[in-house]
Amino acid sequence: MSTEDTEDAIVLDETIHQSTRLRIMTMLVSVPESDRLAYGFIQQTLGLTGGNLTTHLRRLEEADYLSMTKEFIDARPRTWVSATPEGRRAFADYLDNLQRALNWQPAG
Amino acid sequence: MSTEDTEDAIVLDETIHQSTRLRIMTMLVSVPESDRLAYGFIQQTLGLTGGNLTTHLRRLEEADYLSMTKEFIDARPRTWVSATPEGRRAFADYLDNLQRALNWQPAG
DNA sequence: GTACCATACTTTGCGCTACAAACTAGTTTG
DNA sequence: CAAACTAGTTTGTAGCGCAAAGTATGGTAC
Repeated sequence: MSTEDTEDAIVLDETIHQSTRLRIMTMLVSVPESDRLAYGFIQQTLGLTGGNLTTHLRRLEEADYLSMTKEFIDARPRTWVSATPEGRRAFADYLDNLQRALNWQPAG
Repeated sequence: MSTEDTEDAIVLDETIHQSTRLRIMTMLVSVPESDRLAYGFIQQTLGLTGGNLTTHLRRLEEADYLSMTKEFIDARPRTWVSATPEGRRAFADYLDNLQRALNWQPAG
């Protein structure tokens, strides 16, 4: 009945919020914009199966939150991953919204 | 190869992490242990359909993170919801783990 | 030189989840 | 008594997340 009932309901970006992708993005934004991480390093650090990691990377790539570069090193494929500027922005926004969501108070 | 490669991989409690349930739990822990919130109030505040809310409440109840009390007020059903001590503890643990997850650093 | 294991991924199949639509049950209004 | 409202629950389905299986190439044993 009040005019200001829901104060612009906080929405969390589900592309980032999913726990594995949240951990991937956290890793990626923690290295400088010029830098990047290896597929295998992410997999080991987070303890993921390859299939699972590939799926999440694809989701994040489709959202333009990261970019992948494929090289051959010693005739072995090597996939490099890095957060895009959009990804970094989205991640920062996500953290803001998360903080706001967690600071919810009965009477504001 | 190192003996301390993954420092006890941070795991987020998925029962709480799901965004709608996270918002429900946030609301519930923000009121004193003796207090409780009405089903309808939660629904309106979070802008959820009834079916969606019922499902999430059931999940949280099954985990013993909240308890529900059903009364009749003016011959109308009324469902009251409150976080259990276990729910409050789990929520605090979740926040700890979330913080740790978000503080991930390349070389720790 | 070919069988076998390792690396570095991608594709596939399945079980579970989250959501809204549809439904139930009682109440008020005309 | 029929239509509309309140306060929820049940049901059906699309989409997601996961691991197992598959692809491709290289190294090693015999």
